[in-house]
Amino acid sequence: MKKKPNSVQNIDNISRESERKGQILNSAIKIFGEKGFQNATIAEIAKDAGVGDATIYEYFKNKEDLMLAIPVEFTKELIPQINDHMMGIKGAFNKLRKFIWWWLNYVEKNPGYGSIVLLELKTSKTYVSTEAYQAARSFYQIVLDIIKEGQEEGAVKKEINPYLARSLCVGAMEHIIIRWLLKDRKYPLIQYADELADLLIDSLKTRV
Amino acid sequence: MKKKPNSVQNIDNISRESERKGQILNSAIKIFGEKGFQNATIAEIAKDAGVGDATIYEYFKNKEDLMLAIPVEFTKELIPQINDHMMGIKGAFNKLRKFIWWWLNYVEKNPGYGSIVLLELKTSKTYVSTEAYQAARSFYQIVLDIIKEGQEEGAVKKEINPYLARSLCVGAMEHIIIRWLLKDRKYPLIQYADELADLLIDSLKTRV
DNA sequence: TATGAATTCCGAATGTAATTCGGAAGAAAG
DNA sequence: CTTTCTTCCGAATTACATTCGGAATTCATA
Repeated sequence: MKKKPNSVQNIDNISRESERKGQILNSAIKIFGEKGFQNATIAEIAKDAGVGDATIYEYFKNKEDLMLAIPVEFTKELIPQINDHMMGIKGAFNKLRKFIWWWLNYVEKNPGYGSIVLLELKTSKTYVSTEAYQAARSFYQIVLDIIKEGQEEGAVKKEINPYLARSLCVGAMEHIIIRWLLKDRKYPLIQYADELADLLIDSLKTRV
Repeated sequence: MKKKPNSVQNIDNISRESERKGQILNSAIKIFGEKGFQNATIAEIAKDAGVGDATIYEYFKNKEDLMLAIPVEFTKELIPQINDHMMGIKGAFNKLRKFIWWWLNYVEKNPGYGSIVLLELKTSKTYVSTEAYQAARSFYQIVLDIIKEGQEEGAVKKEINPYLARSLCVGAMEHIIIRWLLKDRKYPLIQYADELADLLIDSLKTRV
């Protein structure tokens, strides 16, 4: 709850309550991402973070709460980042293409985060009532906004239910990412970005 | 490995090595489906199946192996069932529509099975190297075959990569099912079937 | 700068649940 | 009716998550 008032703790890119909490979260994302929730142990995360096992429980209610804290912290950062990348791009389809590219690229660079968000999180029994769920929601809200914008500017078919269209886009992206996470991870994930964007854009496009 | 040679053990619809194994699997699907892998306990499954805890380990290597056995047994059954429903339907798009309807309907009637296959399974570290993964693959192979058939008969755009098209269809279906599993489950899942089918068909359709 | 009061930290104890052990109970064969 | 093989399971054992109690550190104040 309290920051170091004196020391040089000026920049910490991900806003955090304390350094300790940050250390633990970083180790958690690493270990959970590598081994999955089930096979990761608190002892291992504590060791990696350089703290005692019990210390983790000073900051997080339990193991599940620790996992759920990851998307809350990180997704908060993601939304400004993607919005930043979106700046200056005109037209719903160009934005959608950028979103796909950006998201695939992000997961490719942060596969641990991807595994947690796309594979592990949803098995938490309380997931829908957590902040983590809200964070995921607001992230995918961006896609919904793009689709609605596209309908206003006439590029996207008016008769499409925008929520269903979002499911189409998000579902396809997630499916491709999950396959990549589960399997190889050898070749670049973004190699799918363009072809997927073409297909989705063609699906939504108003016909002349 | 050995069947009761005398008793009335005549019909067991799902081919099984023994009644015991079947009892355990049925309880496992029930308990895992309700509580998730994490929160289900072996003791609870054993009790529900009317066997001792240790007996489970006579039939399955461990808790994870028990979960992985579920899709192997059940998906084997699903493929003939869906093929049966597909009989007499002409045209790729009619088949696709039927597949979507059938799959949503099946999950709605068997949400426990759905949770296991769509939410829990993928977190198993060894998933891709299991029979369960192969079973899921051959199930979704049906969609791929429909798409290829559609391309041959000229209904589906030739220039689409059929594997990507499958990702689109499967991803959208899974996304909608997962939302339903995580949230309400109150209203019928199949209410989405028609609209989703329309959208997917329109996405794949050859333009005149 | 010293002192009491918080706060942070963690080693060791506790509790829960997965897994293994060792042998009982039942069937098959002679 | 004994031997052998299989099935079954109660009672340990083990692996972790979580809690406890107090040590170490920091803070506020005089």
